[in-house]
Amino acid sequence: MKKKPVSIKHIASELNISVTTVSFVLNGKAKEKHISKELTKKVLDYAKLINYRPNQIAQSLRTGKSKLLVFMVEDISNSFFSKLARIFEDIAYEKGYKVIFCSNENNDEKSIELITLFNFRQVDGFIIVPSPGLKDTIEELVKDNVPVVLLDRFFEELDCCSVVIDNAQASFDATQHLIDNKFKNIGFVTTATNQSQMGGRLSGYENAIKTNGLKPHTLQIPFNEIIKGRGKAYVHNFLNNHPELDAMFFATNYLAQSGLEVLKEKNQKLIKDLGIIAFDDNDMFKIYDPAITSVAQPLVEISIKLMELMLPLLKKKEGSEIPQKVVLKTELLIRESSLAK
Amino acid sequence: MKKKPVSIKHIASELNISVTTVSFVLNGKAKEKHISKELTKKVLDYAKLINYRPNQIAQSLRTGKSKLLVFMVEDISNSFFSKLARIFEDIAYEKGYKVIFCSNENNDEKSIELITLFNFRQVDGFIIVPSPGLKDTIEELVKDNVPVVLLDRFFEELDCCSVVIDNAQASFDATQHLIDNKFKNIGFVTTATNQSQMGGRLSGYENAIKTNGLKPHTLQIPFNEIIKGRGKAYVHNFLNNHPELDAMFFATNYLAQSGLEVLKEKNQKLIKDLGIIAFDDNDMFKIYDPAITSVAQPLVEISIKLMELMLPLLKKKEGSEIPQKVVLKTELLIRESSLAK
DNA sequence: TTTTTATACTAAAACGTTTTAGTAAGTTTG
DNA sequence: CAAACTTACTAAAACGTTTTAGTATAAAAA
Repeated sequence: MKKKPVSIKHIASELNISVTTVSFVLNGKAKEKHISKELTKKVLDYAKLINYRPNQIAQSLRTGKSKLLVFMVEDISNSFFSKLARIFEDIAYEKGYKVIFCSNENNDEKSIELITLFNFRQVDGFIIVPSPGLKDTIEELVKDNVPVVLLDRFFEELDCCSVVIDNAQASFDATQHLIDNKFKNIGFVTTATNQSQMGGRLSGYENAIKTNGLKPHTLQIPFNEIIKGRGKAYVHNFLNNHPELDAMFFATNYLAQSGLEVLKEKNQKLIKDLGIIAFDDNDMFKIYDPAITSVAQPLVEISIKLMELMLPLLKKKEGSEIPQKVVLKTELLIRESSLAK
Repeated sequence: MKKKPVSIKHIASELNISVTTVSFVLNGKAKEKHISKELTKKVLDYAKLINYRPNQIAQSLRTGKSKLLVFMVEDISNSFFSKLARIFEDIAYEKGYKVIFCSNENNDEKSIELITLFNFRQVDGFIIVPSPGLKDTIEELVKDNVPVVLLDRFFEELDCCSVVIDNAQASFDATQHLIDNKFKNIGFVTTATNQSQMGGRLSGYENAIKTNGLKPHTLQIPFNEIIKGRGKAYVHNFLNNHPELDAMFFATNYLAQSGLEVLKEKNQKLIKDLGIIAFDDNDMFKIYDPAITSVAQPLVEISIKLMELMLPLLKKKEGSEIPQKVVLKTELLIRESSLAK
């Protein structure tokens, strides 16, 4: 059993020509560099014969491009993010990029640690779901001309490409839908509203409530309390203190999850009696009893847009076109849980 | 705004010493190579000052190690795999490895395409959930001394490290539990049983049924029918043709999902009246009504074992110790759906 | 004194590519 | 028939590391 020196050098020496020629041919620069048809064919055939694959690492070192993208989300095990990852994966591979996924836990230190781990040069670009305090870090990346596209949320005064949804509108529509179905006391469960997406969701809710002359009931659970698993207790208290509630609107999928858990523990009937809407769809929602109405994000569209914004960044030299901020529409998947009881 | 030549060469020229010395110091070989304390400190301090980070690509080219692992699963958006990925991610990063996740859709061509894409040399190792016909490809990898650990399933006559669960036992226990709860006609919904994990699950079920003198009711849905979204129709027919069924055992999480969907569509009451168990837990199961009993895989243990098997493979030269095949225990999470009605 | 050994450091090759700046012919052009 | 192009190819540098095989001096051993 021999070693496998399937390198350009090997091809060159085997065919008694120079490394340069082989490289030119393999990179499709044959005619541009005036390599004869015959020699070109010879090289191509031999390369195929020995099943030559360029060493990406050497290519990267020389060209400075790794063909690697980082896809940094809050938590890859969260179904919203993993569904997104699955779709983005295909799109990226199609364009010749491999993807490293990682989870920042919505934590600034973790985010920074990961970003520096990838070391500016060793990956070609970043898709980032930024944690709350990541603005300066992102700004620096952008300044250093590192391709970055933000996802799910962005920073108001930061010039950086981003793909988000119209959270305010989505939230408004969902709330209005509940109101249209005769719910009058709609509880809104959310967390840290200093992040753009959560801010939007809250204001959409408040807006709808106000427009309809109703009274808002908002529960805001600090993010680190959720991390510590104390989210359920907050929801529990909220329900106890607001017996007048006839509907619940959960601002994220994990809040919906713990919310439903509390409802079930408290009283199985609650889930059927209350109007319920969750932000972000979940495969299980449609087979729940009652099926849970949700605000679904356009996962495919999001992924496509991400790549659409990323590609020009990967290509460009130093140019500084204006960063694009894309805002997509959501879809309200109306199911049993939000219909008038 | 200047360029950033933060390379070893830069440090060397700045301190008027050789590149070699800097490299030795930075690699912790200072005393071994007799570099004086003072110089060592000087280098370390300066490296810290300019925030030097080695160029991993150059390191990889020289050492042949990329510090990249591939984690190839059936579908990263499947919650079982994404949860696993989330845990494995942390373990790998701790050991200095980055992880590229990818989905092979349980498809042989896709698997092979991905494996060759990663190009044998450019990643250090593979964690693979192998598609049915991947045996020869894996065998070749192993022969070529590429570190591979199989996950979730393995091939009978192939010498390759693997981490799986005791599917037969898990399935037996779950079935027995249903029987203990007075269910007599237990339907078993599964798919392609030519894969080790599915084979185990089927035999565990059959074994328990036989041991208790009952009659088996098995529905095996071809995998590509599921892909095409026709799984539900199969379940539907199965239920129609077997009105005697008083319990259902779904062999994977996606089968459980479509199964529950069918039950809900057919008759909401069915879900409450039938005994139900699903293989693989899902966050939503405990908040379902009734809460769904499931067979939970030990995700953390699996991830730890994966890395435990992978590390020695990454270290070793040519040595061929006997590959380890780890089999882990599952846990039956008993919830409402499987209790005697 | 000469030889060995330890200490402190370095030159240069190597990893596998890409690319710049060539050379050496043959062919046109003025 | 010399100058200018075109064609067909190549030598060598470069990317940023690691590592082998040194050198030069000082200290210890023979």
